[in-house]
Amino acid sequence: MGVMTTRAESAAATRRALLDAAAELLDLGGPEAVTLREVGARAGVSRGAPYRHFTGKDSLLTAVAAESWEGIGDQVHALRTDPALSASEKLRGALRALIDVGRNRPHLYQVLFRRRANLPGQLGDGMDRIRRQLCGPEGDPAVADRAAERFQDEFLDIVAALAGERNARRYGALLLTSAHGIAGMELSGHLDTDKWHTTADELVDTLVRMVTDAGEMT
Amino acid sequence: MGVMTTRAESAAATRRALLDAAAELLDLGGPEAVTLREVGARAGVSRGAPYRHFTGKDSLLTAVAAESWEGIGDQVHALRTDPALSASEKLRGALRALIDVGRNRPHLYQVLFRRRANLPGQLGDGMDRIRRQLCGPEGDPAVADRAAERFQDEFLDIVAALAGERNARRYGALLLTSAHGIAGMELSGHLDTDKWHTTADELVDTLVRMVTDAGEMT
DNA sequence: ATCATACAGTTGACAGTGTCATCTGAACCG
DNA sequence: CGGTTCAGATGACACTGTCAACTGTATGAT
Repeated sequence: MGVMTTRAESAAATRRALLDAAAELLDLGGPEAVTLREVGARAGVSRGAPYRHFTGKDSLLTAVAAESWEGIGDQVHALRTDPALSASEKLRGALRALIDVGRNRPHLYQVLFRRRANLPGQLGDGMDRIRRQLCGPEGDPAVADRAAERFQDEFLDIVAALAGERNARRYGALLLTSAHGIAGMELSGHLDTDKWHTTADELVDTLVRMVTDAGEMT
Repeated sequence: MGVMTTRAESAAATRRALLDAAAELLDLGGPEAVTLREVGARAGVSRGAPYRHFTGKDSLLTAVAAESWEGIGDQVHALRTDPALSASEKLRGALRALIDVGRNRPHLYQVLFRRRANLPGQLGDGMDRIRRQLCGPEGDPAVADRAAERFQDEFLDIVAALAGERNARRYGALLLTSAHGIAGMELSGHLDTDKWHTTADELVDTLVRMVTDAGEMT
């Protein structure tokens, strides 16, 4: 961490600071709290600086999501290649990793599962501005998609090692979507423990057991 | 539809028009597109009129969500009390009803599962304004919660008729959360059919079959 | 019938916000 | 050394949510 004089180093440092500030604000108060002005202030730069690194606010949030997906992907990769863990433990760990994001960083979790590439459905009047603001121009979403896909690939490999190539995809998709739903409803407060007499963790256990039983996994 | 002269009728009419306009804008461009000014314009009133019927923008969106939950609840109630349907058909229909909302009105679906009553976690600086804007002052969320809970009760009854009181809650929660996750990932574009070799509908089928098998339902 | 009141609706104003056009200065490179 | 590029700063604009003050009319009591 030498004194940074070169322009590239300085730019990279500010970009990093912008991403960190955005993530911090996101955790504090959700996407609405991620103000380009506040992001710039926390990064030590001023209002319009983020536009030198991202095309706009949505692009910044997408970049935060991309980095998070990469982190989650690394986490699941580490689980998958850990020889000390059983296949079942790897699966539970991977599901748990996703759910933990929802618990520890709920706002980020919602950004991770933001709608991408909404349909071109015609929307008249002044909606184009909002459409552009929502889905971003292009470029950044691609890396976020790749990162999210890498996570899914890692997860798929874990399921395949447990259920075989034949059923991996079907059961993997069911496990992943169900875990996402459990996390989402717990996060939104729609999973009332008193009403359902169960918890998110129990649901994950039931789900895994059910799938392993149905799929003749060992 | 007589000529409305009484103040109560007029107020009720504008409230209805406000809700309709908000729902329409929500479908068109998401919550960001629901502008109080545009809502007022489409309802034939002006900027600040909505504040006579709702405490703010979030309150308006919450009211839209409440009405939608009531509609979904009615729909599932109709399914549950339809003597021409088998228990299994009722279950599939209820799950399908929820997923169809996600397909036909994706933005509304996200509002339906908005976080309610976020934790009081301390958030310094100027975050209080955002906190208030996000979760609303109070009053309205209660009716939305009741409506959402009624839907869950209807759904629970359907599952109970199929799996018995003993397992209804555990399996009902799993079915509901999983269906929510399937809908959510399909909606956000994270459920790649090419990658997973399956579709949301197939996942629902697999899920229902798995639960019925595991629960010894008929 | 008269009049005070409540209250739906309007308007003006204000603080923020995302975004762009323009400007500035220093690192870069021939 | 001089021109160029580019990160960053600043001014400006349109738009937003929200509130205070205001207006007019239906309501209800007298």
